[in-house]
Amino acid sequence: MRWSNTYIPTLREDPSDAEVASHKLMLRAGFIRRLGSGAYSYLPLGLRILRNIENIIRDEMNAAGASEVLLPAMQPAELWKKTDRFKLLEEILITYKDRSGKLNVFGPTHEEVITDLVARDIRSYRDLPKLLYQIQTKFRDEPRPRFGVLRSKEFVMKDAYSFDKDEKGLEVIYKKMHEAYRRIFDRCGLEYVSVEADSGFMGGSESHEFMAPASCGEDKVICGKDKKEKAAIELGHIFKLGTKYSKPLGARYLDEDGKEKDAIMGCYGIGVNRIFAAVIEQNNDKDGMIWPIAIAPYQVLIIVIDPADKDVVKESERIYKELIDSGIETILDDRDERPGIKFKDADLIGFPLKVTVGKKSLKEGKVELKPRKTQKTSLHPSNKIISVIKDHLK
RNA sequence: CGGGGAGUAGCGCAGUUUGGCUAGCGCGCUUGCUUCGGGAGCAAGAGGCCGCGGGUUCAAAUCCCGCCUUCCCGACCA
Repeated sequence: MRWSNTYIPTLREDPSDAEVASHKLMLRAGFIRRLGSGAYSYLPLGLRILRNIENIIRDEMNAAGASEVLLPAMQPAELWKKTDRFKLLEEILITYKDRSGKLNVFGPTHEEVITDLVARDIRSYRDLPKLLYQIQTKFRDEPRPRFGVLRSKEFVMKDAYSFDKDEKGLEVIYKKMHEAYRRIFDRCGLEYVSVEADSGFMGGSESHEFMAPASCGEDKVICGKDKKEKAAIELGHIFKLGTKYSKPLGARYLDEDGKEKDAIMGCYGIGVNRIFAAVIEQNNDKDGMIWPIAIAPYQVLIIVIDPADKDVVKESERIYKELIDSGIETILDDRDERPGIKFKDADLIGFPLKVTVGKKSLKEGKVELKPRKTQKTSLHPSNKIISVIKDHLK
């Protein structure tokens, strides 16, 4: 991608309505913009990061044997009355009446919908277990949205649901999900802990939360051997639900012994936008963000120091093309701006690798490489830079 | 929902206490010249229902009443 051709509105100063680091930086870097309280637009770079996180989640969920589905956000209120959660969640449900006067809710979570779906098609113990997931926008009328995308009214969640014939089967999947979650957070470069938690309005017997230590966290965890209390962001929560939803919604199957039984359920959620913000909270310095290679908006940034110099442009373009042809996600800063502005934006956004093509070093056949993490500059022969970059990205 | 801030140019802010404004400052933006390796310099410009509605007054960004929006703390929270 050429910088001049996309949309990256960076800000020099901290916006007045942002308080925590991740929120400020996401706004400054042109990743997001606020529409109303708790509602954010994702701009090109922000969306790329969000998609990268989603794809890691997809990858690990698929590997764990889950199948992706997509459920409606619009749901009949009737369904929620069947499980008694319409009353329970009344305060946070965003509802509307359709043209016929029927009350609907914008899904804050999907236990009702998925259970209703599965209940219609599952008949026998031979059909179980089933593990389904989706990545979808949820709606909750939060009493107090805050910290940018960390607590918003509209947010992206990966929610998975398992249906088993007994507790033993649930235990197997629950453990599998626990492991998948570890791999997901590891790949996103997060520091986190898994803790036993309260099930809240989800119900069920047992649950674990995955918490990322961060100063802006809304929750408290005790992690490490020092037993100190730390603020943390809740990234994910997995639950053993039992028959809380399968019973009222009729998700039953016929067992080997010919008896009709309720399916045993589990549900597994991840806040995708929260991973986004948590990574920033844990990876930033005075100059900006420091993106892990796996979810960076682009792995490599090429800075064209002097866009008026033919040799510099030619060499920048060559490197750009070769990197793209090698499958490396690259952005070329071809803007007609002063070097200082380009360097500041580069550090603010935090692309993992920065290649600088300038007149002076190019005369000696060299270009510069600077990893955002170490900020150590090294010079390399221009014709070797592709392989040097590949080594760094390994 | 309780408490506390804030709303003035695209962004960040001053001015409000004590009414006199023809509303400023920095950044950004436009044009020209000079610069050109870490947010350039000079010059000339463009850009405001001072959140909205009512009221007081000769006169309101400024005082009074009502409302809206938003941020923070708390309560709540997948």
